[in-house]
Amino acid sequence: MRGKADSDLVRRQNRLVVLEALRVHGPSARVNLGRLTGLSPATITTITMQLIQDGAIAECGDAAGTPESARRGRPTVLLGLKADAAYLIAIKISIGMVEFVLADFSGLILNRSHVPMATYEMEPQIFSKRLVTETRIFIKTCKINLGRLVQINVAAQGVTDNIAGSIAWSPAFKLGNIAIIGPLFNEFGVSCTLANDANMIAEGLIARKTIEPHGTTSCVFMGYGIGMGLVIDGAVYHGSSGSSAEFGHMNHMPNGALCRCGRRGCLEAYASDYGILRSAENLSDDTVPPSHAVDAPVMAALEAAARRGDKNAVAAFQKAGRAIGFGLARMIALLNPDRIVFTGAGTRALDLIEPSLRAAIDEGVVAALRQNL
Amino acid sequence: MRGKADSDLVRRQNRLVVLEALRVHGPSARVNLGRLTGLSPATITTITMQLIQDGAIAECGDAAGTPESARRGRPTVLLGLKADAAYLIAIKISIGMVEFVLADFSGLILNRSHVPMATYEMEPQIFSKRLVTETRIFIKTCKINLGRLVQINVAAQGVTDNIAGSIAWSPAFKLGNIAIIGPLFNEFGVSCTLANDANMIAEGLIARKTIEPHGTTSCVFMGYGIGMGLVIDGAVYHGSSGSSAEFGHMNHMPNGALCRCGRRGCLEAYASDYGILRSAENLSDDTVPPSHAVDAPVMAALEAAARRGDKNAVAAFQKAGRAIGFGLARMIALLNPDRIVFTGAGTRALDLIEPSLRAAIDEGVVAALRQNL
DNA sequence: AAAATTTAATTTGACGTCCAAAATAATCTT
DNA sequence: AAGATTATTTTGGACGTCAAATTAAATTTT
Repeated sequence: MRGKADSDLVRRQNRLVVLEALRVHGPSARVNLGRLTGLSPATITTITMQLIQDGAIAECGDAAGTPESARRGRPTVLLGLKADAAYLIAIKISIGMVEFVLADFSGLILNRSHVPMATYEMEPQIFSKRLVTETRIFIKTCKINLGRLVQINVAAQGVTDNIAGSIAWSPAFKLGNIAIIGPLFNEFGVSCTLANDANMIAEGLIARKTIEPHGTTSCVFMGYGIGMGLVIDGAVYHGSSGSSAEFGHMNHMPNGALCRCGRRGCLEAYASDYGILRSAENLSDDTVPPSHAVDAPVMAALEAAARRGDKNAVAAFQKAGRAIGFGLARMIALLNPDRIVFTGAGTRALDLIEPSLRAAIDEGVVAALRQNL
Repeated sequence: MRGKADSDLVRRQNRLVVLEALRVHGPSARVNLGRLTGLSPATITTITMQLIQDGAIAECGDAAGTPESARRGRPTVLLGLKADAAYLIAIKISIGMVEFVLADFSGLILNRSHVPMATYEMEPQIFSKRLVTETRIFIKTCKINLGRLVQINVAAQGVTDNIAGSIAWSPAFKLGNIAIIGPLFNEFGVSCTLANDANMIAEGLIARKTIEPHGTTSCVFMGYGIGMGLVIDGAVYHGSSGSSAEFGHMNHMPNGALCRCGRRGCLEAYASDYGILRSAENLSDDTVPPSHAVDAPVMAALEAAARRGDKNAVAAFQKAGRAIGFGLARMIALLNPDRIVFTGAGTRALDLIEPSLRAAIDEGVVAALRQNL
């Protein structure tokens, strides 16, 4: 139960609804905003007047692309989000690389930067400092009004801890507990967030409308690791620490194959690049995984071998499919989702994986629970 | 993003807030409602006046229990939910038994009825008809104004299907696909819901405030089966078909022990009453589980034996703990919950189960993911 | 016993939001 | 140039909340 409502709440809510409509639909005329939001023309006039005054939106020329047929009467005036109303920086931390992106209020990406960095060997404190420095450098190259920077969002491989604002454990680092939020906030004084990278992929798929906003969607990321984003009623589920759906490190077999995280039996140890490669090469399950990602050509060669019928390669992909299938079966039993979406480089081998994956789901979960899946 | 807001929404919301405050806090004076809801005294007067006129609430005498110290000034007038404003029937379907409860608008339970019934052998259509008949009989014994009946809520063991409004599979029935919502709605014409029983236990714990309304709580039910209710931000998560968190039939071991549901390796096959009993008696994992619940004295004897140090009994409980522990480890990896709550008759043996359960969680999930658990 | 005090509840007047309907604006059609 | 058409703004009214003033009903003080 949310709290009480008053006219202030009404105003905030309806302004948000209008901004949301502009963000989703792109520049629109006032009449159209009325249709999109369900608000009356009078109200739209009032609200847009205020938003223009606040500098959040602006008129952006007459409707250029209106079809001939509709070119009668007073022409529409398009309104759009004012690009320079606010800026946002997104940072992605993965092994060996930190990436920066600058976006404006209209959602346009203005600038990108890739900074190679030997993350794996770095001390946590050194990395935290370096991250702040690189962010400052990136901002300098952007030449934006720093006062308009409103948010910094960080996505990282591995297990994040929202409460501490740090990366608790990540395959990108030898050591854990790397402070992220604190150093950034102290330096830039704007709202900062930290989240798991797979969750952010799910966020992106929502924005692109690949994921329907109703019900539960499980979005599986296959690649250098195995990740998952859970989307419940249109919002990414983050759990208590921002690292929900650590699908890759969900246990598959008690006391099973050795995983990059040091535990045994994780799904990743069977189904990620290195896991598949390890079984294809008939190496022992105890073989210590490499700290770096497997090169794409190596995986491509393995896929080719499997498609040629190489027994070891075929068996390795089957083993991966079975592991993912049982993982999904367990997820289905818990969450009874409406949809599962597969994404990531690993989906190139989906044809090799799918039969055993489906068989494992059949074997692992009551049919009644996936009637609507 | 919810839709637009207007004064209508404000009114509905604030009326709900007032009713909610009365439901949670019991009868309260108007001043107190103001404090509870954050609404001004003037507004409270307006809202309560309308609610009284609508017959939803009523004045219920002066504050009898006010402490001496506060007995100055104009005395308060208590307002309370009007009991006969609406009635609700709750039905629980389990093996061999259908239970009925009648509650009034104030939340008071007015009537109960237990109807033994040989559910397991019944044909689905026969059961559906019988359910309607028994509901009609129950209502007759209640002597309430049928026009005031607003809802019928059904909880059932097993996998429900909200879209079809039926029980898809349940240990209480030999056959599946038992229509529930349709027949009840056709007969009584009121809103009917169907949900998994473990989810309803979680709902009850929310109402009793055993479960905090923030974050994610996993509520494990241990007994004749193993169930789970997931509470996310104060609301029970139902999944696509109303049967989320089928924890008992989440796979533990691929190709493992035979389960009541006919599959292999379900958690229940290791950790429910019959699973524990089966391992204690050194029966094969292929032994077909009984269709009825294990008698309480039998389980009590087994617990006693384990506490005396009987090796088979101890091992059986340890095996159960390990299975539940790995199940929870997998759940933690997926959902990163804030809390886990254990409930049900099986918790009487928690001392026997806990050590292996904790060990399995340690073994099965990255420590970083349960820092805040 | 009457006046003063205290606390509860209601009434009054103002403010803010939305909406319907009327008015105005800017184009195209005839 | 007048009429038609569509977009936007203006006007007046409805509804909901709130602050402040008023009324109500008790206890305490004089």
